[in-house]
Amino acid sequence: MKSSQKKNKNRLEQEDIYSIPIDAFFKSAFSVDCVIFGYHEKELKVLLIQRGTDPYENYWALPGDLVYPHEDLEHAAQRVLRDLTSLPDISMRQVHAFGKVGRHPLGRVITIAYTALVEHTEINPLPSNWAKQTKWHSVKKLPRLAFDHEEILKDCHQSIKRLIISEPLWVNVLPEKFTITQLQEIFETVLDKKFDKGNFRKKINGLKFLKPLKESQKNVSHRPSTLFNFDSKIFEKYKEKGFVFEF
Amino acid sequence: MKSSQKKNKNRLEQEDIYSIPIDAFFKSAFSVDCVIFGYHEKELKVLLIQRGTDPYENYWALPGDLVYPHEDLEHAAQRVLRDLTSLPDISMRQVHAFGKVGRHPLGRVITIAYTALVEHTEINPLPSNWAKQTKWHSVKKLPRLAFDHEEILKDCHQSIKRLIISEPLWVNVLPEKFTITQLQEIFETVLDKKFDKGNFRKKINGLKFLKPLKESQKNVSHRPSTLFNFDSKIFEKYKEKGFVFEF
DNA sequence: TCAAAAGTGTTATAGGTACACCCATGT
DNA sequence: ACATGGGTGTACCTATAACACTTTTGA
Repeated sequence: MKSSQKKNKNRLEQEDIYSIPIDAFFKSAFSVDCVIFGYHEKELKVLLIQRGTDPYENYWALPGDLVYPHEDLEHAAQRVLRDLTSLPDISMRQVHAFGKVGRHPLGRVITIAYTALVEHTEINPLPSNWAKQTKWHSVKKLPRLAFDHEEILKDCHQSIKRLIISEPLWVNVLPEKFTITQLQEIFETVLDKKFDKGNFRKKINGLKFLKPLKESQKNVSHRPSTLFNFDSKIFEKYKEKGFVFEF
Repeated sequence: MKSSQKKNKNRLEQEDIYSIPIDAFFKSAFSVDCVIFGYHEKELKVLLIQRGTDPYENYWALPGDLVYPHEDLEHAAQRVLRDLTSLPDISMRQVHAFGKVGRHPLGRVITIAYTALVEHTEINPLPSNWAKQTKWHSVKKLPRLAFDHEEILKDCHQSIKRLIISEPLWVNVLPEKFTITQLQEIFETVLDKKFDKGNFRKKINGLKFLKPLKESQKNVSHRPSTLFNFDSKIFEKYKEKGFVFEF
Protein backbone atom coordinates (compact mmCIF):
# COMPACT_ATOMS: atom_id res chain seq x y z
CA MET A 1 0.00 0.00 0.00
CA LYS A 2 2.87 2.25 0.75
CA SER A 3 4.07 1.70 -2.76
CA SER A 4 0.73 2.49 -4.34
CA GLN A 5 0.61 5.77 -2.45
CA LYS A 6 3.98 6.62 -3.86
CA LYS A 7 2.87 5.83 -7.35
CA ASN A 8 -0.10 8.15 -7.04
CA LYS A 9 1.98 10.96 -5.80
CA ASN A 10 4.27 10.50 -8.70
CA ARG A 11 1.51 10.48 -11.27
CA LEU A 12 0.26 13.80 -9.97
CA GLU A 13 3.65 15.36 -10.20
CA GLN A 14 4.01 14.16 -13.72
CA GLU A 15 0.76 15.63 -14.90
CA ASP A 16 1.51 18.96 -13.31
CA ILE A 17 4.71 18.98 -15.16
CA TYR A 18 3.27 19.07 -18.64
CA SER A 19 1.81 22.47 -17.99
CA ILE A 20 5.20 23.93 -17.19
CA PRO A 21 6.54 25.86 -20.19
CA ILE A 22 10.00 24.90 -21.37
CA ASP A 23 11.35 28.30 -20.30
CA ALA A 24 10.67 27.43 -16.71
CA PHE A 25 13.41 24.86 -16.88
CA PHE A 26 15.94 27.41 -17.91
CA LYS A 27 15.76 29.33 -14.68
CA SER A 28 18.33 27.52 -12.67
CA ALA A 29 22.00 28.18 -12.30
CA PHE A 30 24.99 26.11 -11.55
CA SER A 31 28.12 26.78 -9.71
CA VAL A 32 31.36 25.08 -8.94
CA ASP A 33 32.73 24.79 -5.43
CA CYS A 34 36.38 24.05 -4.93
CA VAL A 35 37.71 22.04 -2.06
CA ILE A 36 41.37 22.91 -2.18
CA PHE A 37 43.44 20.91 0.23
CA GLY A 38 46.81 22.30 1.15
CA TYR A 39 49.64 20.16 2.40
CA HIS A 40 52.71 21.40 4.19
CA GLU A 41 54.98 19.74 6.71
CA LYS A 42 52.64 17.00 7.82
CA GLU A 43 49.64 19.27 8.03
CA LEU A 44 46.56 19.08 5.90
CA LYS A 45 44.57 22.24 5.50
CA VAL A 46 41.69 23.42 3.39
CA LEU A 47 41.13 26.82 1.85
CA LEU A 48 38.03 28.65 3.04
CA ILE A 49 36.68 32.11 2.47
CA GLN A 50 34.65 34.26 4.75
CA ARG A 51 31.65 35.46 2.81
CA GLY A 52 31.26 39.20 2.32
CA THR A 53 27.78 39.24 0.86
CA ASP A 54 24.38 38.26 1.90
CA PRO A 55 23.23 34.77 1.88
CA TYR A 56 25.30 33.55 4.82
CA GLU A 57 27.25 36.79 5.24
CA ASN A 58 30.27 36.35 7.52
CA TYR A 59 30.03 32.57 7.42
CA TRP A 60 33.02 30.57 6.29
CA ALA A 61 32.42 28.79 3.02
CA LEU A 62 34.09 26.94 0.22
CA PRO A 63 35.38 29.13 -2.55
CA GLY A 64 33.08 28.80 -5.52
CA ASP A 65 31.37 30.76 -8.20
CA LEU A 66 28.59 30.58 -10.69
CA VAL A 67 29.61 29.09 -13.99
CA TYR A 68 29.60 31.60 -16.81
CA PRO A 69 27.12 30.93 -19.59
CA HIS A 70 29.81 29.91 -22.07
CA GLU A 71 32.28 28.39 -19.69
CA ASP A 72 33.11 24.74 -19.16
CA LEU A 73 32.85 23.36 -15.67
CA GLU A 74 36.52 22.49 -15.40
CA HIS A 75 37.42 25.96 -16.56
CA ALA A 76 35.26 27.52 -13.90
CA ALA A 77 36.88 25.40 -11.22
CA GLN A 78 40.35 26.33 -12.45
CA ARG A 79 39.38 29.97 -12.46
CA VAL A 80 38.20 29.92 -8.86
CA LEU A 81 41.38 28.23 -7.78
CA ARG A 82 43.59 30.57 -9.76
CA ASP A 83 41.83 33.68 -8.46
CA LEU A 84 42.51 32.62 -4.91
CA THR A 85 45.92 31.05 -5.08
CA SER A 86 47.43 32.35 -8.31
CA LEU A 87 48.33 28.75 -9.04
CA PRO A 88 47.77 28.01 -12.71
CA ASP A 89 47.11 24.62 -14.23
CA ILE A 90 46.58 22.50 -11.19
CA SER A 91 44.79 19.29 -11.97
CA MET A 92 41.43 19.20 -10.25
CA ARG A 93 38.98 16.34 -10.02
CA GLN A 94 35.24 16.46 -10.14
CA VAL A 95 33.77 14.77 -7.12
CA HIS A 96 30.01 15.09 -7.02
CA ALA A 97 27.04 17.25 -7.93
CA PHE A 98 24.94 18.64 -5.09
CA GLY A 99 21.48 19.75 -6.01
CA LYS A 100 18.97 19.56 -3.17
CA VAL A 101 16.05 21.82 -3.84
CA GLY A 102 16.49 24.13 -0.88
CA ARG A 103 20.26 24.27 -0.77
CA HIS A 104 20.56 27.86 -2.00
CA PRO A 105 18.25 30.58 -0.68
CA LEU A 106 18.29 32.64 -3.88
CA GLY A 107 17.00 30.01 -6.26
CA ARG A 108 17.70 26.66 -7.73
CA VAL A 109 21.46 26.29 -7.83
CA ILE A 110 23.19 23.03 -8.42
CA THR A 111 26.82 22.96 -7.54
CA ILE A 112 29.54 20.71 -8.85
CA ALA A 113 32.31 20.03 -6.37
CA TYR A 114 35.92 19.92 -7.50
CA THR A 115 38.91 19.06 -5.41
CA ALA A 116 42.67 19.41 -5.61
CA LEU A 117 45.72 18.98 -3.46
CA VAL A 118 48.38 21.71 -3.46
CA GLU A 119 51.32 22.95 -1.44
CA HIS A 120 50.11 25.60 0.94
CA THR A 121 53.27 27.47 1.79
CA GLU A 122 53.67 30.92 0.44
CA ILE A 123 50.21 31.02 -0.96
CA ASN A 124 48.89 34.07 0.73
CA PRO A 125 45.46 33.85 -0.68
CA LEU A 126 44.63 36.76 -2.96
CA PRO A 127 41.93 39.24 -2.05
CA SER A 128 38.77 38.56 -3.96
CA ASN A 129 35.50 40.22 -4.55
CA TRP A 130 33.49 37.49 -2.91
CA ALA A 131 35.44 37.24 0.27
CA LYS A 132 36.20 39.28 3.33
CA GLN A 133 38.94 36.89 4.25
CA THR A 134 40.59 33.83 2.80
CA LYS A 135 42.36 31.42 5.09
CA TRP A 136 43.80 27.94 5.34
CA HIS A 137 42.02 25.91 8.00
CA SER A 138 43.21 22.69 9.52
CA VAL A 139 40.93 19.87 8.41
CA LYS A 140 40.86 18.74 12.01
CA LYS A 141 39.25 21.90 13.31
CA LEU A 142 36.72 23.42 10.98
CA PRO A 143 34.21 26.19 11.59
CA ARG A 144 30.54 25.90 10.70
CA LEU A 145 30.11 26.44 7.01
CA ALA A 146 27.55 28.15 4.80
CA PHE A 147 25.01 26.32 2.62
CA ASP A 148 25.61 22.57 2.49
CA HIS A 149 29.35 23.09 2.37
CA GLU A 150 30.05 20.88 5.36
CA GLU A 151 28.65 17.93 3.48
CA ILE A 152 30.58 18.86 0.34
CA LEU A 153 33.82 19.22 2.23
CA LYS A 154 33.36 15.89 3.96
CA ASP A 155 32.66 14.19 0.65
CA CYS A 156 35.75 15.66 -0.95
CA HIS A 157 37.91 14.75 2.01
CA GLN A 158 36.81 11.15 1.61
CA SER A 159 37.44 11.47 -2.06
CA ILE A 160 41.09 12.52 -1.88
CA LYS A 161 41.70 9.70 0.55
CA ARG A 162 40.36 7.26 -2.01
CA LEU A 163 42.07 8.94 -4.94
CA ILE A 164 45.54 9.39 -3.55
CA ILE A 165 46.24 5.68 -3.41
CA SER A 166 45.91 5.33 -7.16
CA GLU A 167 46.27 8.79 -8.65
CA PRO A 168 49.30 11.05 -8.40
CA LEU A 169 47.56 13.88 -6.57
CA TRP A 170 50.89 14.69 -4.98
CA VAL A 171 52.46 16.01 -8.20
CA ASN A 172 51.07 19.43 -7.29
CA VAL A 173 52.66 19.24 -3.90
CA LEU A 174 56.13 17.82 -4.39
CA PRO A 175 59.01 19.55 -6.15
CA GLU A 176 60.36 18.04 -9.41
CA LYS A 177 62.86 16.00 -7.45
CA PHE A 178 61.76 14.58 -4.17
CA THR A 179 62.64 11.95 -1.59
CA ILE A 180 60.66 8.86 -0.70
CA THR A 181 60.22 10.20 2.79
CA GLN A 182 58.59 13.36 1.50
CA LEU A 183 56.12 11.22 -0.43
CA GLN A 184 55.50 8.99 2.55
CA GLU A 185 54.74 11.98 4.73
CA ILE A 186 52.07 13.18 2.30
CA PHE A 187 50.41 9.80 2.37
CA GLU A 188 50.57 9.61 6.13
CA THR A 189 49.05 13.04 6.49
CA VAL A 190 46.28 12.67 3.97
CA LEU A 191 45.31 9.20 5.12
CA ASP A 192 45.97 10.01 8.78
CA LYS A 193 47.85 6.77 9.23
CA LYS A 194 51.45 5.64 9.70
CA PHE A 195 53.40 3.47 7.28
CA ASP A 196 56.45 1.34 7.88
CA LYS A 197 59.51 2.94 6.31
CA GLY A 198 61.00 -0.23 4.86
CA ASN A 199 57.76 -1.53 3.43
CA PHE A 200 56.89 1.82 1.92
CA ARG A 201 60.24 1.93 0.14
CA LYS A 202 59.71 -1.53 -1.27
CA LYS A 203 56.43 -0.40 -2.79
CA ILE A 204 58.03 2.66 -4.36
CA ASN A 205 60.86 0.68 -5.83
CA GLY A 206 58.32 -1.58 -7.48
CA LEU A 207 56.61 1.34 -9.24
CA LYS A 208 58.36 1.98 -12.53
CA PHE A 209 57.01 5.50 -12.84
CA LEU A 210 58.87 6.64 -9.75
CA LYS A 211 62.47 6.76 -10.90
CA PRO A 212 65.55 7.20 -8.71
CA LEU A 213 67.95 9.86 -10.01
CA LYS A 214 71.73 9.94 -9.83
CA GLU A 215 71.40 12.97 -7.59
CA SER A 216 70.96 13.10 -3.86
CA GLN A 217 70.09 15.61 -1.17
CA LYS A 218 72.68 18.23 -0.21
CA ASN A 219 73.50 19.78 3.15
CA VAL A 220 71.46 17.57 5.36
CA SER A 221 72.90 16.48 8.67
CA HIS A 222 72.22 12.82 7.99
CA ARG A 223 72.74 10.38 5.21
CA PRO A 224 71.50 12.13 2.07
CA SER A 225 68.53 10.60 0.36
CA THR A 226 68.32 9.64 -3.29
CA LEU A 227 66.05 11.97 -5.18
CA PHE A 228 63.16 10.63 -7.22
CA ASN A 229 61.27 11.68 -10.28
CA PHE A 230 57.69 11.13 -11.39
CA ASP A 231 57.53 9.91 -14.97
CA SER A 232 54.04 10.77 -16.14
CA LYS A 233 54.46 9.01 -19.50
CA ILE A 234 55.14 5.67 -17.89
CA PHE A 235 52.31 6.31 -15.47
CA GLU A 236 49.86 6.95 -18.30
CA LYS A 237 50.89 3.76 -20.06
CA TYR A 238 50.19 1.75 -16.92
CA LYS A 239 46.81 3.37 -16.58
CA GLU A 240 45.84 2.73 -20.19
CA LYS A 241 46.43 -0.93 -19.60
CA GLY A 242 44.04 -0.77 -16.68
CA PHE A 243 46.75 -1.50 -14.18
CA VAL A 244 45.86 -0.53 -10.64
CA PHE A 245 48.41 0.17 -7.93
CA GLU A 246 47.67 1.00 -4.39
CA PHE A 247 49.91 2.38 -1.76
CA MET B 1 55.11 33.57 -22.07
CA LYS B 2 52.46 31.04 -22.68
CA SER B 3 51.37 31.45 -19.09
CA SER B 4 51.16 35.24 -19.29
CA GLN B 5 48.99 34.97 -22.35
CA LYS B 6 46.71 32.74 -20.41
CA LYS B 7 46.54 35.17 -17.55
CA ASN B 8 45.56 37.99 -19.86
CA LYS B 9 42.87 35.97 -21.47
CA ASN B 10 41.54 35.15 -18.07
CA ARG B 11 41.50 38.71 -16.92
CA LEU B 12 39.50 39.73 -19.93
CA GLU B 13 36.94 37.07 -19.31
CA GLN B 14 36.63 38.19 -15.74
CA GLU B 15 36.02 41.79 -16.61
CA ASP B 16 33.45 40.88 -19.21
CA ILE B 17 31.71 38.93 -16.59
CA TYR B 18 30.89 41.80 -14.29
CA SER B 19 28.68 43.30 -16.93
CA ILE B 20 26.55 40.17 -17.11
CA PRO B 21 23.39 40.64 -15.07
CA ILE B 22 22.67 37.99 -12.50
CA ASP B 23 19.63 36.84 -14.49
CA ALA B 24 21.87 35.68 -17.27
CA PHE B 25 23.13 32.94 -15.01
CA PHE B 26 19.68 31.61 -14.45
CA LYS B 27 19.20 30.59 -18.05
CA SER B 28 20.60 27.15 -18.01
CA ALA B 29 18.92 23.86 -17.37
CA PHE B 30 19.96 20.57 -15.98
CA SER B 31 18.96 17.10 -16.71
CA VAL B 32 19.62 13.64 -15.42
CA ASP B 33 20.62 10.80 -17.69
CA CYS B 34 20.18 7.25 -16.51
CA VAL B 35 22.49 4.45 -17.47
CA ILE B 36 20.44 1.44 -16.52
CA PHE B 37 22.32 -1.79 -16.84
CA GLY B 38 20.29 -4.94 -17.09
CA TYR B 39 21.63 -8.32 -16.13
CA HIS B 40 20.11 -11.63 -17.10
CA GLU B 41 21.69 -15.02 -17.60
CA LYS B 42 25.27 -13.94 -18.03
CA GLU B 43 24.40 -11.06 -20.29
CA LEU B 44 24.86 -7.39 -19.53
CA LYS B 45 22.63 -4.98 -21.36
CA VAL B 46 21.86 -1.32 -21.18
CA LEU B 47 18.54 0.42 -21.69
CA LEU B 48 18.42 2.87 -24.57
CA ILE B 49 15.65 4.86 -26.17
CA GLN B 50 15.26 5.94 -29.74
CA ARG B 51 14.56 9.64 -29.74
CA GLY B 52 11.27 10.79 -31.21
CA THR B 53 11.91 14.51 -31.22
CA ASP B 54 14.28 16.85 -32.78
CA PRO B 55 17.67 17.32 -31.56
CA TYR B 56 19.08 13.97 -32.67
CA GLU B 57 15.74 12.57 -33.83
CA ASN B 58 15.91 8.82 -34.44
CA TYR B 59 19.26 8.47 -32.70
CA TRP B 60 19.57 6.07 -29.85
CA ALA B 61 20.20 7.81 -26.56
CA LEU B 62 20.28 7.34 -22.83
CA PRO B 63 16.94 7.83 -21.14
CA GLY B 64 16.98 11.14 -19.37
CA ASP B 65 14.92 14.18 -18.65
CA LEU B 66 15.14 17.73 -17.51
CA VAL B 67 14.94 18.11 -13.76
CA TYR B 68 11.78 19.81 -12.64
CA PRO B 69 12.24 23.13 -10.88
CA HIS B 70 11.35 21.77 -7.47
CA GLU B 71 12.65 18.28 -7.85
CA ASP B 72 15.75 16.74 -6.30
CA LEU B 73 18.26 15.14 -8.62
CA GLU B 74 17.85 11.67 -7.17
CA HIS B 75 14.13 11.97 -7.50
CA ALA B 76 14.41 12.87 -11.16
CA ALA B 77 16.65 9.90 -11.81
CA GLN B 78 14.21 7.60 -10.05
CA ARG B 79 11.37 9.02 -12.05
CA VAL B 80 13.07 8.39 -15.38
CA LEU B 81 13.85 4.83 -14.40
CA ARG B 82 10.37 4.18 -13.10
CA ASP B 83 8.71 5.60 -16.19
CA LEU B 84 10.63 3.22 -18.38
CA THR B 85 10.79 0.06 -16.37
CA SER B 86 8.02 0.44 -13.83
CA LEU B 87 10.56 -0.59 -11.23
CA PRO B 88 10.10 1.46 -8.07
CA ASP B 89 12.76 2.21 -5.50
CA ILE B 90 15.86 0.96 -7.20
CA SER B 91 19.00 2.37 -5.68
CA MET B 92 20.81 4.52 -8.20
CA ARG B 93 24.23 6.10 -7.88
CA GLN B 94 25.37 9.45 -9.12
CA VAL B 95 28.41 9.07 -11.31
CA HIS B 96 29.46 12.35 -12.85
CA ALA B 97 28.27 15.72 -14.13
CA PHE B 98 28.77 16.47 -17.81
CA GLY B 99 28.66 20.09 -18.75
CA LYS B 100 30.66 20.93 -21.87
CA VAL B 101 29.44 24.16 -23.38
CA GLY B 102 28.30 22.78 -26.71
CA ARG B 103 26.93 19.47 -25.56
CA HIS B 104 23.26 20.33 -26.10
CA PRO B 105 22.15 22.18 -29.22
CA LEU B 106 19.22 23.93 -27.54
CA GLY B 107 21.12 25.75 -24.85
CA ARG B 108 23.30 25.26 -21.87
CA VAL B 109 22.30 21.99 -20.31
CA ILE B 110 24.37 20.22 -17.71
CA THR B 111 23.50 16.64 -17.15
CA ILE B 112 24.07 14.50 -14.11
CA ALA B 113 24.59 10.84 -14.87
CA TYR B 114 23.05 8.19 -12.65
CA THR B 115 23.51 4.47 -12.92
CA ALA B 116 21.85 1.33 -11.64
CA LEU B 117 21.94 -2.39 -12.15
CA VAL B 118 18.64 -4.28 -12.50
CA GLU B 119 17.26 -7.57 -13.73
CA HIS B 120 16.19 -7.21 -17.31
CA THR B 121 13.79 -10.06 -17.80
CA GLU B 122 10.19 -9.28 -18.18
CA ILE B 123 10.75 -5.60 -18.26
CA ASN B 124 9.16 -4.75 -21.51
CA PRO B 125 10.03 -1.12 -21.41
CA LEU B 126 6.99 1.13 -21.19
CA PRO B 127 6.06 3.47 -24.00
CA SER B 128 7.05 7.01 -23.19
CA ASN B 129 6.50 10.39 -24.63
CA TRP B 130 10.18 10.94 -25.36
CA ALA B 131 10.82 7.74 -27.15
CA LYS B 132 9.85 6.00 -30.34
CA GLN B 133 11.32 2.81 -29.04
CA THR B 134 12.94 1.55 -25.89
CA LYS B 135 15.24 -1.42 -26.03
CA TRP B 136 17.87 -3.35 -24.14
CA HIS B 137 21.18 -3.32 -25.97
CA SER B 138 24.12 -5.56 -25.32
CA VAL B 139 26.98 -3.51 -23.89
CA LYS B 140 29.26 -5.28 -26.33
CA LYS B 141 27.51 -3.96 -29.41
CA LEU B 142 26.22 -0.44 -29.10
CA PRO B 143 24.86 1.91 -31.74
CA ARG B 144 26.06 5.48 -32.13
CA LEU B 145 24.42 7.64 -29.51
CA ALA B 146 23.03 11.16 -29.39
CA PHE B 147 24.72 14.08 -27.64
CA ASP B 148 27.75 13.02 -25.59
CA HIS B 149 25.98 9.90 -24.44
CA GLU B 150 28.71 7.57 -25.61
CA GLU B 151 31.10 9.20 -23.20
CA ILE B 152 28.55 9.09 -20.40
CA LEU B 153 27.79 5.44 -20.99
CA LYS B 154 31.46 4.52 -21.02
CA ASP B 155 32.00 6.39 -17.78
CA CYS B 156 29.11 4.65 -16.09
CA HIS B 157 30.20 1.26 -17.32
CA GLN B 158 33.59 1.84 -15.72
CA SER B 159 31.79 3.03 -12.66
CA ILE B 160 29.69 -0.07 -12.01
CA LYS B 161 32.81 -2.16 -12.47
CA ARG B 162 34.48 -0.21 -9.72
CA LEU B 163 31.39 -0.08 -7.53
CA ILE B 164 30.30 -3.68 -7.67
CA ILE B 165 33.32 -4.95 -5.80
CA SER B 166 32.42 -3.00 -2.71
CA GLU B 167 28.76 -2.08 -3.00
CA PRO B 168 25.84 -4.49 -3.19
CA LEU B 169 24.62 -3.35 -6.61
CA TRP B 170 23.35 -6.87 -7.16
CA VAL B 171 20.53 -6.55 -4.60
CA ASN B 172 18.36 -5.23 -7.41
CA VAL B 173 19.16 -8.22 -9.56
CA LEU B 174 19.03 -11.23 -7.29
CA PRO B 175 15.91 -12.65 -5.68
CA GLU B 176 15.61 -12.56 -1.87
CA LYS B 177 17.20 -15.98 -1.63
CA PHE B 178 19.98 -16.75 -4.03
CA THR B 179 22.87 -19.12 -4.59
CA ILE B 180 26.55 -18.30 -4.54
CA THR B 181 26.78 -19.30 -8.18
CA GLN B 182 24.14 -16.77 -9.15
CA LEU B 183 26.15 -14.08 -7.42
CA GLN B 184 29.37 -15.26 -9.02
CA GLU B 185 27.81 -15.11 -12.46
CA ILE B 186 26.83 -11.49 -11.97
CA PHE B 187 30.37 -10.60 -11.00
CA GLU B 188 31.79 -12.49 -13.92
CA THR B 189 29.47 -10.79 -16.35
CA VAL B 190 29.86 -7.27 -15.07
CA LEU B 191 33.61 -7.50 -14.71
CA ASP B 192 33.98 -9.65 -17.84
CA LYS B 193 36.31 -11.99 -16.04
CA LYS B 194 36.22 -15.53 -14.64
CA PHE B 195 36.57 -16.47 -11.00
CA ASP B 196 37.58 -19.76 -9.43
CA LYS B 197 34.57 -21.45 -7.88
CA GLY B 198 36.27 -22.56 -4.67
CA ASN B 199 38.02 -19.29 -4.03
CA PHE B 200 34.87 -17.29 -4.67
CA ARG B 201 33.00 -19.38 -2.13
CA LYS B 202 35.69 -18.80 0.45
CA LYS B 203 35.30 -15.04 0.02
CA ILE B 204 31.54 -15.25 0.42
CA ASN B 205 31.77 -17.35 3.53
CA GLY B 206 34.04 -14.73 5.05
CA LEU B 207 31.45 -11.99 4.55
CA LYS B 208 29.13 -11.91 7.51
CA PHE B 209 26.40 -10.04 5.65
CA LEU B 210 25.89 -12.92 3.24
CA LYS B 211 24.14 -15.49 5.37
CA PRO B 212 23.46 -19.12 4.43
CA LEU B 213 19.88 -20.20 5.05
CA LYS B 214 18.54 -23.56 6.18
CA GLU B 215 16.82 -23.84 2.84
CA SER B 216 18.18 -25.16 -0.41
CA GLN B 217 17.26 -25.23 -4.07
CA LYS B 218 14.43 -27.49 -5.22
CA ASN B 219 13.94 -29.50 -8.38
CA VAL B 220 17.37 -29.16 -9.84
CA SER B 221 19.02 -32.10 -11.51
CA HIS B 222 22.15 -31.84 -9.43
CA ARG B 223 23.11 -31.36 -5.84
CA PRO B 224 20.89 -28.53 -4.57
CA SER B 225 22.66 -25.38 -3.53
CA THR B 226 22.30 -23.65 -0.19
CA LEU B 227 20.39 -20.43 -0.51
CA PHE B 228 21.83 -17.19 0.80
CA ASN B 229 20.48 -13.96 2.14
CA PHE B 230 21.81 -10.40 2.06
CA ASP B 231 21.66 -8.82 5.49
CA SER B 232 21.69 -5.09 4.87
CA LYS B 233 21.90 -4.21 8.56
CA ILE B 234 25.14 -6.07 9.03
CA PHE B 235 26.42 -4.60 5.81
CA GLU B 236 25.71 -1.06 6.97
CA LYS B 237 27.49 -1.67 10.25
CA TYR B 238 30.60 -2.79 8.40
CA LYS B 239 30.48 0.25 6.19
CA GLU B 240 30.06 2.65 9.11
CA LYS B 241 33.25 1.29 10.55
CA GLY B 242 34.99 2.07 7.29
CA PHE B 243 35.57 -1.56 6.51
CA VAL B 244 36.31 -2.25 2.86
CA PHE B 245 35.78 -5.62 1.21
CA GLU B 246 36.59 -6.47 -2.32
CA PHE B 247 35.57 -9.41 -4.36
C1' DT C 1 81.62 9.95 18.28
C1' DC C 2 76.92 11.02 18.26
C1' DA C 3 72.36 12.08 16.40
C1' DA C 4 69.38 11.57 12.69
C1' DA C 5 67.44 9.85 8.90
C1' DA C 6 68.59 6.73 4.77
C1' DG C 7 68.46 2.34 3.37
C1' DT C 8 68.65 -3.11 3.67
C1' DG C 9 67.45 -7.69 5.28
C1' DT C 10 64.84 -11.29 7.75
C1' DT C 11 61.04 -13.63 9.31
C1' DA C 12 56.21 -14.78 10.22
C1' DT C 13 51.78 -14.58 8.66
C1' DA C 14 47.74 -13.82 5.76
C1' DG C 15 45.71 -14.14 1.57
C1' DG C 16 45.33 -15.44 -3.18
C1' DT C 17 45.66 -18.96 -7.03
C1' DA C 18 45.30 -23.34 -9.05
C1' DC C 19 43.62 -27.54 -8.99
C1' DA C 20 42.02 -32.04 -7.45
C1' DC C 21 38.53 -34.43 -5.54
C1' DC C 22 34.10 -35.74 -3.21
C1' DC C 23 28.82 -34.97 -2.75
C1' DA C 24 23.77 -34.84 -3.69
C1' DT C 25 20.28 -34.82 -6.91
C1' DG C 26 17.26 -35.89 -11.28
C1' DT C 27 17.11 -38.63 -15.23
C1' DA D 1 25.09 -45.29 -13.32
C1' DC D 2 25.99 -40.92 -15.04
C1' DA D 3 25.79 -36.09 -15.91
C1' DT D 4 25.65 -31.83 -13.57
C1' DG D 5 26.70 -28.38 -10.76
C1' DG D 6 27.46 -27.96 -5.42
C1' DG D 7 30.89 -27.94 -2.13
C1' DT D 8 35.65 -28.94 0.33
C1' DG D 9 40.65 -29.45 0.99
C1' DT D 10 45.33 -28.70 0.03
C1' DA D 11 49.69 -27.14 -1.59
C1' DC D 12 52.07 -23.34 -3.40
C1' DC D 13 53.20 -18.74 -3.98
C1' DT D 14 53.18 -13.86 -3.21
C1' DA D 15 52.17 -9.73 -0.62
C1' DT D 16 52.38 -7.57 3.63
C1' DA D 17 53.60 -6.37 8.33
C1' DA D 18 56.82 -6.00 12.10
C1' DC D 19 61.19 -5.22 13.36
C1' DA D 20 66.20 -5.27 13.63
C1' DC D 21 70.16 -3.86 11.71
C1' DT D 22 73.70 -1.19 8.80
C1' DT D 23 75.10 3.20 6.34
C1' DT D 24 76.16 7.97 5.48
C1' DT D 25 76.18 12.49 6.48
C1' DG D 26 76.84 17.16 9.51
C1' DA D 27 77.83 18.83 13.80
